[in-house]
Amino acid sequence: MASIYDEMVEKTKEKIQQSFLQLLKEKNFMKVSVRDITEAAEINRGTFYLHYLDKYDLLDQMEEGLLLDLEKHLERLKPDVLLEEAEKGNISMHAVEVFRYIQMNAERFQVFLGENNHIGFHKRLKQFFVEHFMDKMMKNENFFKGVAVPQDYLSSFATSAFLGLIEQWLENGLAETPSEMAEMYIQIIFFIKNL
Amino acid sequence: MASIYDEMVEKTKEKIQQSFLQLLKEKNFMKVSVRDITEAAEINRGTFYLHYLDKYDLLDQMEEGLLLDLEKHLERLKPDVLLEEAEKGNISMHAVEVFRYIQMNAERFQVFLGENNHIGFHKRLKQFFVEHFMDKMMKNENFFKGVAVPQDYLSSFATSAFLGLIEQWLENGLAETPSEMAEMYIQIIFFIKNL
DNA sequence: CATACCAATCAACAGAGTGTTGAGTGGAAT
DNA sequence: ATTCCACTCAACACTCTGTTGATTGGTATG
Repeated sequence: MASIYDEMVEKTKEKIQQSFLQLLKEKNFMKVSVRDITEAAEINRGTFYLHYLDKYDLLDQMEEGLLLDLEKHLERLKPDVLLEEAEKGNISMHAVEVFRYIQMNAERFQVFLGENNHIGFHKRLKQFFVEHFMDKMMKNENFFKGVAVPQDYLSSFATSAFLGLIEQWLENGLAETPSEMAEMYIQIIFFIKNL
Repeated sequence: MASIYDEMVEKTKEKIQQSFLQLLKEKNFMKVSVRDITEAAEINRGTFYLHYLDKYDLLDQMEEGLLLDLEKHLERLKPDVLLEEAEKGNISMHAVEVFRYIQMNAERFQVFLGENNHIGFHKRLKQFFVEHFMDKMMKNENFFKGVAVPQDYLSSFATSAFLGLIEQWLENGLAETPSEMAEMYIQIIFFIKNL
């Protein structure tokens, strides 16, 4: 039941979010004022406060939305197969889907992970990977047998490395395809194997 | 020629920096005002502006100083041996020195890499590792022969992974010794080799 | 048709922080 | 004795914040 009021609210929120995103491309989150946002969105400043507590709340909701959509995207595309593969330790099929989603939402990822932003999203995304990939793999006893490294360090190492690949990809303006990125990921693992 | 005036300035700057560091433990960089800093440091607000342009400049100078000192620390302890090892691809001796320096300056690293801070220092530290380790290793043709992955991706992957280990260590309150951390680093590489 | 509803607008508010200024204090150097 | 220098202090105009109460103009309901 999307009433005309709901649509009105949605349209206003989208204007706010879009204007905010553009401003974050130009300058630091801390230097973007609510004034700036509402002027760019061509709405009254009071209207902003009808929808968000402050600009932190706005950023938080936008980051949260992006991660929730990523979760849905992954779930939609892996009823069983991908999950089983992941639990066996084959991460590449998941990886390609992550790269694909990031490509589809490159603008937001570039801004949220970029220099003008708060460190919050980096940590959030890392935590997302830990929960969605590492935790599942950790449960597979066979996969991690004989490793003398605590799980939290192993998780942090692996997810940071993966995130490092993503951040470089975004910095390079997504010059590679998602498949190429996943292939590169495998290649690096191979390289380390043959050290 | 450290005149009494230089000492006076140095003492004031230290009071400012120490107060700032304490405040960053409690709250977000964005929510720390110059007022807060000068009140905590028990100096006049005008005095702050005699030394820093604004709080961004203060943070910038503190981060820069930490990285410059890390550079000195590494150079002091490797006239030739470590450098050669690094060029051969043996990163562990460098690693233990990095962990040692971080342990000595844990408070600042925890704050600058923590949630309350800007993403700037994470990127700066990563860039530092790229310049000091990866770039040198990249010059060693033998080490990277037959790798089909672009250098920037390889650098980002490896330095992010290492930084991930550091960040987890800091989050765990530096429960391990620098040597244990370097050993863990080697163990992870071994683990990947045997995948 | 009347009227209740709702998102958005507008102007005004007190409070807080910003960066700058000019005058003044007190110890150190010459 | 006088100049130098870091710092203090009070005041300045300015911007941003979050909130309020009154108002506008479409939309839905009896």
